[in-house]
This record gives sequence, C-alpha cells and structure tokens, in this order.
Amino acid sequence: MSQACEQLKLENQLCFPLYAASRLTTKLYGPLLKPLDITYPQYLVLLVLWEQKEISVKEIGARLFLESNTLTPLLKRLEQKKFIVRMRSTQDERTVIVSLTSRGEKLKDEAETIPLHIHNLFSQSAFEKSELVTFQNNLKKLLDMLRQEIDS
Amino acid sequence: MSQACEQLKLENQLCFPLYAASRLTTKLYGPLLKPLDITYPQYLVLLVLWEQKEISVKEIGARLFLESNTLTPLLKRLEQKKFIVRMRSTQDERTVIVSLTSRGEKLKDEAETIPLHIHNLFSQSAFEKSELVTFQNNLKKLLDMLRQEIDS
DNA sequence: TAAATTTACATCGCGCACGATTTAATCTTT
DNA sequence: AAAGATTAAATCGTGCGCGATGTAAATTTA
Repeated sequence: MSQACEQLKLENQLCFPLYAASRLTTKLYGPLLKPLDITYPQYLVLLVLWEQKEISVKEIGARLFLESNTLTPLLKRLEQKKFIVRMRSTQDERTVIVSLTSRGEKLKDEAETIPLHIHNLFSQSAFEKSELVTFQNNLKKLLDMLRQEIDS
Repeated sequence: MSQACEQLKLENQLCFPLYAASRLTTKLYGPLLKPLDITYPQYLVLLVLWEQKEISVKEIGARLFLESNTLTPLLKRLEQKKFIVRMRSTQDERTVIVSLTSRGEKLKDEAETIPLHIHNLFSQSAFEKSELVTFQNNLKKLLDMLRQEIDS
C-alpha cells in the first residue's frame, strides 16, 4: 500500500484523536457542570470572567479563540441565567463589556471543586505526572503553531 | 491565592488547549476540504470508508466515537452528494449498511494529498519528529482513558 | 411462543462553531 | 470636516454534537 494511502488511515492521523479527545473531555465535564446549569463553553467564558470580572467580548474571544458569532448568543444565554450582564462601553460604543453578577461570582465557589475532580481522574489513570506536564506543554505548543498558521 | 482558585485559571487547564487545538485543527483542514465539498467530520467518515468500503452505521460510530444522532444526518448529507449509499441489511433489518459510490471511491485520490499538506505544516513548525511521536502516543493514551472513564 | 428486553437507527431540541454579511461607531486620510 | 477605511458586535445560514426519546426488528426470557 502506498505511503499516501497509509497516511489516510484513521490510526495514523494526529488530528482525529485530538478531535475525539476534545469531545470526550467535554462529555466528561457534563455531569460536573450540569448542577451549575452551564455548558462547557459557558464554563470557559466564566473561567475568563473569574480571572477578570469586567472584559470586552473581543477580549474574551482572544482568550478562547472564539468570535462574536459564537460568543454573542452564548453570552446572551449566560445573561438570561443572570450570571453576567452585558453593556455597551461609554468610551467606545462599539464595544460590549461583559461583567459578572453577584450570582456569577458566587458560582465560582461551586466550580472550585471541578478542577480537582478532573485532576483525580488523571491521577487514577495510567498517566505519569511528568508525562502529563510534557503533554500539556506539547498541547500549548501545538496551539501556538495552529494560531500562527491560521493567522497567516 | 488558593490552590483551587489557581486551578480555575485558563492557563492551568489541560482541557482548554485540547478544545482550542481541536477547533483550530478543523479550521486548518477547511481550505483543503472545501475543493472536495466535504466537512471535517464528513472527511473522517470517508477515511473509515476508504479503509473498509462497506460498514454499518454502528461500526462507523465505534471508530469515530459518534452515535446515530450525529451520524444519520451527516450520512444523509454524504448520500445527497452521491459519495455514499445507505441501505438496510437484509440479514438484520435494524442495521444500515453504508457503502462508497464510485464517486466516493474516486474522492480518495483527491484526498491523498491532504495528509501530506498537514504533515508539511508540522515539519515546518517547532515540533521535533520524536516529540510529535510522543505527543501522538499521549493523545491516544488520553483517548483510551477518556473512553474507559465515560463507559464506566 | 408470547412477553419482556435489547439493539440499531431515527428523530427532536438545543447549543455551539463558523463563514459570510450587516450595522453602527470610531479612526484615518485628505 | 467630509469621505473612506477600519473595527466591534450582531445576524444569518448550515453543520455538527449530544441528551433524551421514539420506533421497529431481533434476541432473550419466562
């Protein structure tokens, strides 16, 4: 079988396991996020807001690699659930500033056990601690590379 | 700042870079797949079919970690584009057998340059070959772990 | 063999993702 | 300051993903 053909096999692809692992990871968060009444992408937005409780849509997008076409509806849903408020900046009317409500701030306390839960799953697994660090670094490196590649 | 709080930072998460890298990777395939008139998930299904040109929906799902709620509409779209046909098994009327049309088989030739394109991007990047192998192995390991965790 | 269970796929509803376009505000240029 | 370009969000349409449920066929159990 030709080299080109061999590389068309699912097994030999880098991108498929990335795609599958990402989806299964999101699924893993499901039961942890359900009690908080948020989805995984909503959780990511909240992670950003828990670090910086007032931030523009643009900046959230820069952190999560998402744009307004995805964020606007998602943020509206978070606003409906009273976790955030959105308002136009007075300095620049184009900009929408997203900020946490007190309810949104409180949610952080409930969310604090989530990283621990996830961490426990990994420590119970066949992953060595050092291996995990390498893996995480490689993921970041890949992300950097992809970012460059897509911007160009 | 508390340990729990520190782990809520985006930077320290394993899952976010996984999520972001997966999305950006899909985006990277976009320009390569557009000429073939298929999406990335459709490409994955075709990868399976190019390995085994007759296969049930169930088996495709097992390979890609997808279920009929995702696959059925996707396969219908591939059928509309005349790349595949779907028919009920005569042995077991519950089972739907998916098979390539000649057009779907021909598409494989056009797709053969895709892995090369992707490979080139990596070889131009800061990724060492050995590093890449390690990374790929870790991804598979993660996928195995997630699979186990979700089944349980 | 009739009833209960399991299996394979389909359907439904909702929430992302994202390319493409629109709208309104701001900035730049002349 | 008016015209043109840029920017930030919003909107629109399409295609996933997936939990929950439905349907019909096959298998198991009673």
